[in-house]
Amino acid sequence: MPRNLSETDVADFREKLCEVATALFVEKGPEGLNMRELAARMGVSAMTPYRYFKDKNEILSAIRARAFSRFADQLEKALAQPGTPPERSRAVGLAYVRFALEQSCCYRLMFDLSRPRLAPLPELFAAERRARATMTDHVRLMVREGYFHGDPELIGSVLWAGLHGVVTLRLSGALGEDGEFEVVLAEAMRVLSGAYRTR
Amino acid sequence: MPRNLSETDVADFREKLCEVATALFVEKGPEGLNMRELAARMGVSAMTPYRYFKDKNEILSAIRARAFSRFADQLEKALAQPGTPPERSRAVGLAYVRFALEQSCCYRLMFDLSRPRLAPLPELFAAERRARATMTDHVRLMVREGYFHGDPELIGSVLWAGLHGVVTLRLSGALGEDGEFEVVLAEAMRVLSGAYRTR
DNA sequence: AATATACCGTAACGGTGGTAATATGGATCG
DNA sequence: CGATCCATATTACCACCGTTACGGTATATT
Repeated sequence: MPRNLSETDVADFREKLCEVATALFVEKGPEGLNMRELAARMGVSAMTPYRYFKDKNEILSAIRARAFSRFADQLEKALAQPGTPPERSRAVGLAYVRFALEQSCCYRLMFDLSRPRLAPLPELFAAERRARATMTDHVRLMVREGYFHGDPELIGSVLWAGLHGVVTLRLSGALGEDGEFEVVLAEAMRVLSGAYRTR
Repeated sequence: MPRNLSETDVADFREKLCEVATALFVEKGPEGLNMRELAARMGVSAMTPYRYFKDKNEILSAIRARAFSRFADQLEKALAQPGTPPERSRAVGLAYVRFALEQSCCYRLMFDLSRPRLAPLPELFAAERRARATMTDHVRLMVREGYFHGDPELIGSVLWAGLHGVVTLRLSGALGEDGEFEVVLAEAMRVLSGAYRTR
């Protein structure tokens, strides 16, 4: 009998490949991420990745899931820091924006509109749910502590859409770089959070 | 001397090619838009389009500009209809959402995050400016007539970002299809317009 | 009619993601 | 210990992509 890949072998390879793929993606953009260079950086032949992933699409979905996961990490970390609920809630919003701008490649990957029909990977599904849950957690805190009133789920979605809208307009170049982004962002956050604040 | 292409010849060909390219793009998506089939549908050889466009990127920018232009048309048409300023303003918002959903391919094209570095075509620049101007025109009306208060430019940008955020979350699959989109959209519009309404 | 040249088509190149056939090498058994 | 086997890895190859190179064609001027 030949050597069989153990579960952990497969998982390790997948994990390592996702790291390399993400690095390549960040370094050279969507067009620069190709199977040959990815395989070369992994130190294997061009076809080996196909033993661990169905196709390139599945790899894209996998690194998308990782991006969602790291995104959720950042938001949770911001929420976990000490301070009053409004301070912590604000920290989550700032973490959102910082991630979107500093790791814009990954943010683009997460919310890309014209992706070639992504593979319905369970890990991607889970990562999206987790990121979304984190988006409502700080709202839940604000409501529980009496700073906000309303349905946390709905409020979270509205705040999310607001941040996402401003950020994506910026990333697609629709909002100029001469401070317009900052002004619109601050105003949007002021209006949205003000709408749910208890008086 | 050989026959020289007149200005109108070039413009006509470009226009016709943009129509065909848009149709092909809508029909088969970003991956389905390739130079060979585009040329075939134009009834010319694969290389002829390169006489009128630098490369595929420039074609993409051109049809993007056309999409922005049609988008602006829809918004202006909505604003031009009879009714009270709030009704007309609301009509613009509805037209925005309808365009984004019904012509989602074109909306994706317009605001795609991971585009391969678009060509800085002047017509694209102009079309973007026009679409953006339309986004603030109805706000200007509302402010002038006393329904809104504040800076029309800023308010327009915030409203735009809000709509854009909800719509793109929907298009990227982040907002479920079981009515969640409609609820979040209605809530976002309620909050945003409410924030600027005079009491 | 001869010529020059803007225009268009054909052929081909390098590169892509992906399939099929082949080679490799460690685990198992005689 | 050596023969065998089969999961794994590699090589060769394919169809397609955007694009370059270049030769053919047709037309306006001489």
